[in-house]
Amino acid sequence: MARDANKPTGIKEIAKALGVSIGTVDRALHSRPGINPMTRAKVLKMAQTMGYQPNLAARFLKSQRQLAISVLLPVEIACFFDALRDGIREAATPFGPPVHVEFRSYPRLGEGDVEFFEEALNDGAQGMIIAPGEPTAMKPLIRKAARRNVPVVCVATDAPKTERLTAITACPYTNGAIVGELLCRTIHVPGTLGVVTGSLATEDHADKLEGFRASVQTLGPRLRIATVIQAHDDESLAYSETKALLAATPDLRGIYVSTANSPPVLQAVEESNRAGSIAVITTDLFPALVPLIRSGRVLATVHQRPLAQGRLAFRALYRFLMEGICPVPKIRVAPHIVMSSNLDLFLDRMPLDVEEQAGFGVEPIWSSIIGG
Amino acid sequence: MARDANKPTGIKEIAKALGVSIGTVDRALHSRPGINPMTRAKVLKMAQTMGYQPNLAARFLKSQRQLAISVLLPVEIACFFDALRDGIREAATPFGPPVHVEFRSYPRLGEGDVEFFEEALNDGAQGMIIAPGEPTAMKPLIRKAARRNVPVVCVATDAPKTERLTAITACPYTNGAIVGELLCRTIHVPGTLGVVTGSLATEDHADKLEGFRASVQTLGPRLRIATVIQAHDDESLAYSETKALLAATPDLRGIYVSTANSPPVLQAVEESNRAGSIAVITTDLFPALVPLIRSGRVLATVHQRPLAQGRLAFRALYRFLMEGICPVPKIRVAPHIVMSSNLDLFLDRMPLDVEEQAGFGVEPIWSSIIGG
DNA sequence: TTGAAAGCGGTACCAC
DNA sequence: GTGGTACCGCTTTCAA
Repeated sequence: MARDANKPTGIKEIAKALGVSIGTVDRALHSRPGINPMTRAKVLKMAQTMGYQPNLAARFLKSQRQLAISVLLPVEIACFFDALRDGIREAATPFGPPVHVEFRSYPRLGEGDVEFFEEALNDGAQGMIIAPGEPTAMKPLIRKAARRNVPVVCVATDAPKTERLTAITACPYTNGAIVGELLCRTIHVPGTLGVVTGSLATEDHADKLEGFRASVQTLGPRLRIATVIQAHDDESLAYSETKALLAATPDLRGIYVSTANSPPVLQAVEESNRAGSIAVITTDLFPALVPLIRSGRVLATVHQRPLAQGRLAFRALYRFLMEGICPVPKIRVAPHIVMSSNLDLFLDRMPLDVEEQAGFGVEPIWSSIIGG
Repeated sequence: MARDANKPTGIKEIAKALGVSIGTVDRALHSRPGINPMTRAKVLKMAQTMGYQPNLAARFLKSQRQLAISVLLPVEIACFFDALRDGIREAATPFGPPVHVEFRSYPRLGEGDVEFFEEALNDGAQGMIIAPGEPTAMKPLIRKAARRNVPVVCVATDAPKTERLTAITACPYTNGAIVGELLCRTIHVPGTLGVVTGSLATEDHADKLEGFRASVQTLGPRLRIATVIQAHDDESLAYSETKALLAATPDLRGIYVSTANSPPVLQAVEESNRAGSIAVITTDLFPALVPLIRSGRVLATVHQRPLAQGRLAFRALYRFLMEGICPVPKIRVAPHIVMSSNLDLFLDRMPLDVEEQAGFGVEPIWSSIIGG
């Protein structure tokens, strides 16, 4: 790794080669006003041929330009959004102080984000990362930011038809589709499938359902999708509706819970004493699910990889702001399928008291494979 | 984001607060020789209380210290190792020129890496990333590097009982275990499972088999594991042995190919006309597999996430060298399960001519679900 | 054992 | 329009 003898060309070398001053070179490179177009062209060409690459360290050092990035995320579903924040932090650390990330948190999706958005904008944020719980409410704000040239990146959920720079999501369609495929492969008897979601008005939830439908249609000719329960993140509603579904559907073979609101659903299934003949696939990974996955009560859960989403969100924003690189309009993260045999690999980042949660009982239900 | 009025404490602030010179502070912070232990302690405490964080930009700017990192990886199985290199590159870019990564490539795992290792070491590499195909051959070299204080990170495969800094792998045990779980969930009739691996002398391959065994034992009481074919990455051997396995095992229901050497196996299965009743799970993702996954001939493939492995390898090495942070002894990446419904999300990084590969025929075999 | 000062490669702001 | 130069925060060297 012989230390490069011919050190990389700097602004100074270009100046010397052209017999001009470094000030002039700087003006040319940054298309600053007050420079003769001829000189400018010459400098640019020379920079090109000499293979000039700016030294980022030096740039940051002098210009003190603190890239101010504001991150607006809810507290709610801490397991998910804490990891998201960690991902952003992790991606930002290498850049050190020149990049300043500020986190603002509001109670839950769609509650109070609007006020914070205004605040961040007025405080001089140069880029933002948000999770637009209610896209319609956010739309005018994103527009406002766009007019001020402040790029906005959406994570976890998108705000379609807005001027957001890009959106990072755990591809909801695929999310639903993979669940459909798993259920179809697992259930070998004719029967009915249930779906518990949040609200079909939310794009993410609707897409998941669509993916699920498509996949079941292709792969599970003997399975039909019954009710779609919209629980609006309400625990008791999810519980009572699942109870009703169980009562009304004797041939229920599988349930897909497409939000993190799965505990009440699992509670209802457990109480029905039909856990052994109903395959449940949930969404997200949090402590309460761990023992249920281990014991087989939950066949699998779809992990939406908040850490990766955070990392990607920051990267997209950074590269746009600093390098002028425009990201693709939608960045999709492949969700992880977590089952009992790979569960342990996902627990590192979880609270340590994970194992102490109640799991309805300890006997595993491995033996009762559906339709076996 | 009110621009911090009280700007972050620098070496200068500490010096002023203590009434010493910045030189002294520098000596203290870097435990350089020639400083009064008392002064040193005072400076350190002050730095602590003032929350000093070094400005990396400035540090690199002056010290011109090019962190020289050498990466030794094979060309073979380009899909995997190219992605691995990309992951390293990607993680290294943010740091710019001060970090110099040099790639050296040799034909295949275990062939020629030793020479390159010596070379890199003599060229002054300050850190290395390797894939030790033959750990025993590598062992003395890793020791030599360790004696020179050059940390070595293993990636893709480990060199156990050596002084390597850490190893990043797609947890082989889990790899096998998840395949076992998927097969047990999918196959609902009694029968036999086959395994095609490389060589059980390779730790990675042995671990995969162990995970697979454990999982089948727990979840598949009616399935037994028959032959374990060691194909040593030889295509024709894999083909002929699979042929023999098929002939000898009329109740064969599933095959687990734990290396990238799956095409000949799939060829043999296809020729037997039993594709519809045998579930095949493969390893890694490459163009030839794509149409086979789409059509259902391959139930799933285990993606070992080379990109993520590369990223993590670089991070571990960087943090050790620059921040003195010692990584955990083994870093495990959760492998991805790729099935037909999430396949598309993994194709971004693949060659574009992916779809043109032969797929034995076009008719999907969705309908023939095993044991349905 | 310590202090002082010269850069590293840019940027920003003078003066011409 | 252009050239000169004082910094940014840290490392390094030399002098005290």
